[in-house]
Amino acid sequence: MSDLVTALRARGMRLTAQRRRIVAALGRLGHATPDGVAAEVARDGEAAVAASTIYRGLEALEELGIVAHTHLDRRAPTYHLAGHADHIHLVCVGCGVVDEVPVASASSFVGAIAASRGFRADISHLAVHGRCAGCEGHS
Amino acid sequence: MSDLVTALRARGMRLTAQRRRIVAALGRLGHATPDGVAAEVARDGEAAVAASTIYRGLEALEELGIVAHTHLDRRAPTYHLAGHADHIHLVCVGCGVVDEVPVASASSFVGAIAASRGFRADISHLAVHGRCAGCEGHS
DNA sequence: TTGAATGCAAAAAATTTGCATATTG
DNA sequence: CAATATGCAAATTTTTTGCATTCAA
Repeated sequence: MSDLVTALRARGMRLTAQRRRIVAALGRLGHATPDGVAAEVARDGEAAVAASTIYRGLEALEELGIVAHTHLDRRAPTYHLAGHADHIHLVCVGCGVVDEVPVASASSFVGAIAASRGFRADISHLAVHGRCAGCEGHS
Repeated sequence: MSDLVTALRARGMRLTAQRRRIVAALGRLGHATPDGVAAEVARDGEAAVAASTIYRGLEALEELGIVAHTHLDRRAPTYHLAGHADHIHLVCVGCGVVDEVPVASASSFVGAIAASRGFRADISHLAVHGRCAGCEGHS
């Protein structure tokens, strides 16, 4: 039985076709806003899924640690599969480009706050803003 | 002449009473959503400021580097004075508590991505999610 | 069977936009 | 004066809610 099913059942939750499609859509997209997920889910052949179901589904899956979200820009939250979150996002405020670096880059930082505050950081969906090499150059 | 005026003028922008009040409100609040800023601005005696002015004002001030924003929760963005941003937020997904640690905690991380990608990270408004000591304990 | 989940449609929030008017520089 | 900002109100966009119905376990 899949991890997804196991995780859901452990909390008395159910694996519905819609939730499966949401997960599949995120797998295909990588990152997406709730709206984007809805659009992708609609493109998989079956009937469209109600917006409220998308929101509730993402929330449920996030609680289970199946998906996570981050804010790449000021507007909508961006969701992705937690398993796919093996990188940190570097968002350039100059040109909007989003680069990625391994989570290991921040291991010392994570270790420091764990030691000083007992805080266990989940940087699997961390977005760091700043300026990329290009934009920093012709600043 | 204040930095605020200088920064604004350098871009042909103007220092209006409303912008001054927005900055003052943020100074009093520390962190606040656009809505929160509007409420605080309204409490300072003068007439209320239109919501659109709050949004446009925050955007303008952010471009100038006077204020910055971060996302403490999934919903609204949280603004603060850039000068007040001398810390990183640790947001507990378990209980919602927001702790702060000095930006120096992440200096090696910042240095690493600067070296490897030439990316100059601005962690003055970084929010790291995870679980605080308390929530991690009785997990 | 039974409670969790969905669809739908309406309600709330949160932002944005157009434009005439007021203000700053 | 000229160009930038504001106020207002309407239009969008995004997210949430209530409830009858469906469906997974």
